[in-house]
Amino acid sequence: MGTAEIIDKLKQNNLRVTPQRVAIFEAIYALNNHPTAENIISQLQKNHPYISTGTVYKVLDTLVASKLLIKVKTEKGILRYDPVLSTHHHLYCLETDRIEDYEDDEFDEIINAYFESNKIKNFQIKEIKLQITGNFKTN
Amino acid sequence: MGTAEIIDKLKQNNLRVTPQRVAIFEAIYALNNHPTAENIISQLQKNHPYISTGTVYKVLDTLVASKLLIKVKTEKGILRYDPVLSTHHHLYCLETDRIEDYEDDEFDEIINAYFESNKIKNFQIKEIKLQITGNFKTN
DNA sequence: ATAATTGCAAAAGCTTTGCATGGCC
DNA sequence: GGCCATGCAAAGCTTTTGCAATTAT
Repeated sequence: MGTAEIIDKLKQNNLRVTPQRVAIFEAIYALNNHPTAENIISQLQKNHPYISTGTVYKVLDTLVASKLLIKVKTEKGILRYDPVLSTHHHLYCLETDRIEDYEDDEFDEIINAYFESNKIKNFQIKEIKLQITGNFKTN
Repeated sequence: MGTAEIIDKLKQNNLRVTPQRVAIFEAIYALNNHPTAENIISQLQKNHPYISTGTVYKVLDTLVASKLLIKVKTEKGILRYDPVLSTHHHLYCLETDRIEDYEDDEFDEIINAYFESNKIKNFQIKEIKLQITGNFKTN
């Protein structure tokens, strides 16, 4: 995702293009692994040391509201942000804070078919995500 | 879950039986719907107004560490606690804070069979949970 | 008896807010 | 020009921590 694409995305969503927004977006792509706000702020220190903490949170909220980012739930209660917008699942490491995306269209089809014929009583499903917990193999 | 059962559970896990621990356990069962620490503290006000906030958090940590409770992730970054220990999934309401348990053995078997024959590269699965987001039907 | 738990209050995160300043369209 | 976004610092909320006093075993 290059700068031009980021600018396009902002414009498409009727968001003003500011250097802060572009920089924050770039930082998230550079980090590439579900960064926390804290991670993003550290990353910004490198090239944009003057972006303030409050702005980072405000921009993240804006981007989430415009669905350019997704918030990822964590057990620790710290918010993390994910720029991958297509439906996908997450692999959570039991031992570290690592979180990876997991995409599997075949599996999604199985799930959808299952819930199509096994509707949940009193509940209208909008989206299904897996939290897959375990360990990354190091070899 | 009666008081006697709670006491048993604590003993079985080599935890000392204190009035605070029992009361907190009872509060969680009384609330019955993935309460936050805040919810638990309010509930305790009714019958045990002298249990301090710090103690509640410490007890919750202890119970989670002993696997008598499970932490539930939320998008808002607030921790919630669930006394249901069997493997189960969660239904998240898009519009309110409501979270319900969803158990489905048939579905669990399908998932397990799927990942048995479609192992994830470099990842050892320990547990799979669904986050099902949508709306509760009011009728 | 002794080791663990509680209570209290202070502090530590992380995140939000308000308002004046500055920048985008 | 007008409105929106930013910066800064202060405040908010939830959660954690330290230590002395108390309680369970």
